[in-house]
Amino acid sequence: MPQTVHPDHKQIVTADVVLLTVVEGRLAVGLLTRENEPFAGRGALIGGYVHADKDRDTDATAARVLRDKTGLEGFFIEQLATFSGPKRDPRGWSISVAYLALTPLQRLTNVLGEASRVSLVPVDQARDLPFDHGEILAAAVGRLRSKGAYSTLPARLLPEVFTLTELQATYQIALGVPRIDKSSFRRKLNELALIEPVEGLRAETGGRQAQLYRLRQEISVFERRL
Amino acid sequence: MPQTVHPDHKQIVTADVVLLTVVEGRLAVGLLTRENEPFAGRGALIGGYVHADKDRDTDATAARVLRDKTGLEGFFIEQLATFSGPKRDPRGWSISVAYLALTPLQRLTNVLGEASRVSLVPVDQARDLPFDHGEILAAAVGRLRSKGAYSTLPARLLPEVFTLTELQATYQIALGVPRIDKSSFRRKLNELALIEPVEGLRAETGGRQAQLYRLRQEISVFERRL
DNA sequence: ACAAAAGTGTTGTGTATACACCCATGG
DNA sequence: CCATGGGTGTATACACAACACTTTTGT
Repeated sequence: MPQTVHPDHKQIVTADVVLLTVVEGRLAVGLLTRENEPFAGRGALIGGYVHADKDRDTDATAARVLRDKTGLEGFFIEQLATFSGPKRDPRGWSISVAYLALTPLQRLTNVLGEASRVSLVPVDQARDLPFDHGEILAAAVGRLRSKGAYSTLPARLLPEVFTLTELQATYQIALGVPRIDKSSFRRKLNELALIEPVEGLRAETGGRQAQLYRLRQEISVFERRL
Repeated sequence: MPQTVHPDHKQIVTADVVLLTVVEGRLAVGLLTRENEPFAGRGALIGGYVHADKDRDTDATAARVLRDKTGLEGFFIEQLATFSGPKRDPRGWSISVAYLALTPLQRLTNVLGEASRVSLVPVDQARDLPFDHGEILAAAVGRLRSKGAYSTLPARLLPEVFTLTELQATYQIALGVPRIDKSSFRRKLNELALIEPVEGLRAETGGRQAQLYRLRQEISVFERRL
């Protein structure tokens, strides 16, 4: 905490959100085409200045920025890390609090038309991002991979109600593993009481209809890995 | 990232370090007696303003602040989280990047005299800290507890060379568990190749002399828990 | 009846915990 | 030779991954 007089440098303080979802079986990141310099016309993470007068804290900044740019609210979002330095922004020394947000693709369908500035790019194709956004994206994917193994984070990539096969597929995509054993996966979900069945079945294509489930808690972290 | 014009609010940007060590078998935090208002005379986390002209990034701020206030360098340090809001500092809206630092007590002995402003307080007695430092301290202890279970973080509370009994005791303190099984603990250290013996033995009190060891890597993170 | 997808059971392999025991050293 | 702490072995229970098998639905 400050011991000396407040220095009169004007600092650039921003929040940047890595919005992740699943598109055609692959993890994808929401990018916003920049209107202003620097890097006008390029796709960048969804971010904006912290407004000390409006924002309760940087968490509120992140939520506000997401709302302003997508028109949607209620995303799952958590703080990731803070990035800073003189070179990450060509305008000078800057500091950015980065956030990880997850959403089902279904929520975004209205936002993705031709007119929209939001685009979804598979994370392994999102190279050469402006600023240090490549580094921030890598941190976000790393967080999802590591924390996803012992939490219900990946379920936030699905709608509230889902089948167990969908959930397993989502875990495989989020964690980047080729195959999770069906039987083990289900047994652990039950033992840890992570899910509960809801009324209704669903058949994706021909075949037996699947039971629908939802999470019992918004988010759970546990000891064992899935 | 910024889409609009840079707002002309002047933001208070600081770094705060939670310096942890072990004193008489308990986890303790290094506090600095504040010289200036607000909260002059009270013990607070070790922190200071980010200097955009001097600091490469906030990591450098944290390292510089630790060096300035303790006279020592080379601490283990990692970013924890960022805290912000209008009320955490009575002077107005502020943002602070918090860091976790670990050190063996031995390194601090010269810094702890009567003349020094640094004091070590057991973490469970450090109540009513100024600003939101209580919350930051809790986050730091939480990080040590959770990450310590599957990494060599707690070893940073010991000097470079240590006995296995010392290491086990340190893990127990850092993780807040009453008893780790001696045999299991040692077997895992070996299987994961985390440690290597160095020349020399040590006898703490009467009894057999203990082999000395050091870490094979600066810091390791692994799958299994200890 | 067959294909496709949902859902369950079983078995071997490995990892963890508890506990018992042996070893070296100082008084 | 006994107390103290260092160091090792083993048995039991538990968790995990692999795989085989049964059930339900659409065509």
